[in-house]
Amino acid sequence: METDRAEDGLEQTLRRDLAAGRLATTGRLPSERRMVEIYSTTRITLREALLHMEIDGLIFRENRRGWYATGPRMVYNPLQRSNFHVMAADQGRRAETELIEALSAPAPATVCRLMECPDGTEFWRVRRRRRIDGRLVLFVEHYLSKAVFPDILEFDLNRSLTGIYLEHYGIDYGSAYFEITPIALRGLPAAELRCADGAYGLKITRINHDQRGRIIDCDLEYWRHDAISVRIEATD
Amino acid sequence: METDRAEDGLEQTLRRDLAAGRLATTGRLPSERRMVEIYSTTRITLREALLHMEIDGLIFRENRRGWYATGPRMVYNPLQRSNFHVMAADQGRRAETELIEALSAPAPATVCRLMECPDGTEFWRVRRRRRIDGRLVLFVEHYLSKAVFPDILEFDLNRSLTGIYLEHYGIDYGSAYFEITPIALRGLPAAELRCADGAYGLKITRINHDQRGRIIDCDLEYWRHDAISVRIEATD
DNA sequence: CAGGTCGTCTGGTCTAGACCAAGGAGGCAA
DNA sequence: TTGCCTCCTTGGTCTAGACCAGACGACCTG
Repeated sequence: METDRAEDGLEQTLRRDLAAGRLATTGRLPSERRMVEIYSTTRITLREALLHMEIDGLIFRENRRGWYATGPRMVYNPLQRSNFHVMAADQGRRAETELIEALSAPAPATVCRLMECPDGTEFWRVRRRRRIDGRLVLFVEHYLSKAVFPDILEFDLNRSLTGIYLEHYGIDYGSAYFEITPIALRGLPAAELRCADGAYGLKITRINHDQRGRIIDCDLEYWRHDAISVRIEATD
Repeated sequence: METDRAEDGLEQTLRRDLAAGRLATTGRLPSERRMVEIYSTTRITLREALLHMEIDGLIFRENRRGWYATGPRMVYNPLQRSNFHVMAADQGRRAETELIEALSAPAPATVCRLMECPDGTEFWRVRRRRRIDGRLVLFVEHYLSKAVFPDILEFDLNRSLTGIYLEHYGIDYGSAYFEITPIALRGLPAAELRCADGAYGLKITRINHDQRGRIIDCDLEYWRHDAISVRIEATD
């Protein structure tokens, strides 16, 4: 694994070794201390190089668990009707959804404003996280209208919400409002995605309307920054 | 400026001091070495804290020039007809555009694929950078169809391209295709934006069609990650 | 067999320096 | 006035350690 070349720094060496498959065999990199030995460097220097590669989306870490090689980005088209699992399957990826909790709770003020309702209004709050090819990439907080979906907790919320909306309520998406912001992941989203507090992420806020223009739900999506590329086809 | 509290770390202290205006008076923070003195810490520790705050979008750096406090994010609606300056003005911000170069050049293969033309096709390549309230936030590379805009180099390219399209060619935007990807800024975009190589950024690729569906140009936009929030209103 | 304890693994934070390279201002010369 | 050169300042990279805290598996106990 010793591919050090005097001309360029540790980071370039690491990149080459990663690209050549010399660094990660199963997707997981050796521990930092092990890499320090391998490359005869210090942890500070090594971590700085790893951090740069993380920004580039080459590698990522799970909080206090280790470093891993990143797979290709998922192409995410938020305007597309089809659900997460179908979208992943179309790209030859395996998607998994895991329900964290589903209960009635007041929406935060920012959400209420977007959903045009009084502060403190109660919604069904559904929290889920999603994997692509086994990797945790997305934490979502859904706020569903209790009026539109009175008994939605009865259904299997590990499934696609879109599917449940359509099958059980005859509701399909109409127009939508999006907001895409690069942020630092903190608190619950960071914990659920198993990333360090303050890791780079992408927040996608989404307000969905049904065919009649009614606001039916709001999603707060927290993505690992290196997991997606957003594509939008806009006709006008 | 000594607001150190034993209970929590340097980073929290810095955040408090920044929020209270104790850290930056004119937008610029003291030099790293000065802050090391002020907070009785080491550069490694200080830089780690600053890097975290940078991810959060609280501060940013200009390569080898220093650290600065960030202004509010600009809301960017890529579907909106209006140009950059109007958009900024609507939000009470001052926008500036600076032409870097404008010449004929073959488009890179990735762009040719998106523009549905053979590899190596020549376009007008216009490079510009833009400031909001004086801060460099965007580097754009435009590839304009030479067939559609035969003599566009005659015009003042510090102005809005949209304006020139409309006034001189009677061309207005029709549908568009977007791609939004978090990336690391490197090479020319990084240099022009005066950020360190490998800084976190947002790349927005955009293919524009005119009202008749012709592909008229392609923009490669490189944004500083903390400068914008993308909003999209999608009716269907 | 379930639940808790504990050691050991991991990354996360920190000290205390060093040298390198680009930015920028000021002075000097053509 | 213009352009170059030098010097100081700035962030960028690096060495060599230390201790902290969460993750996790093994083991022990009830």
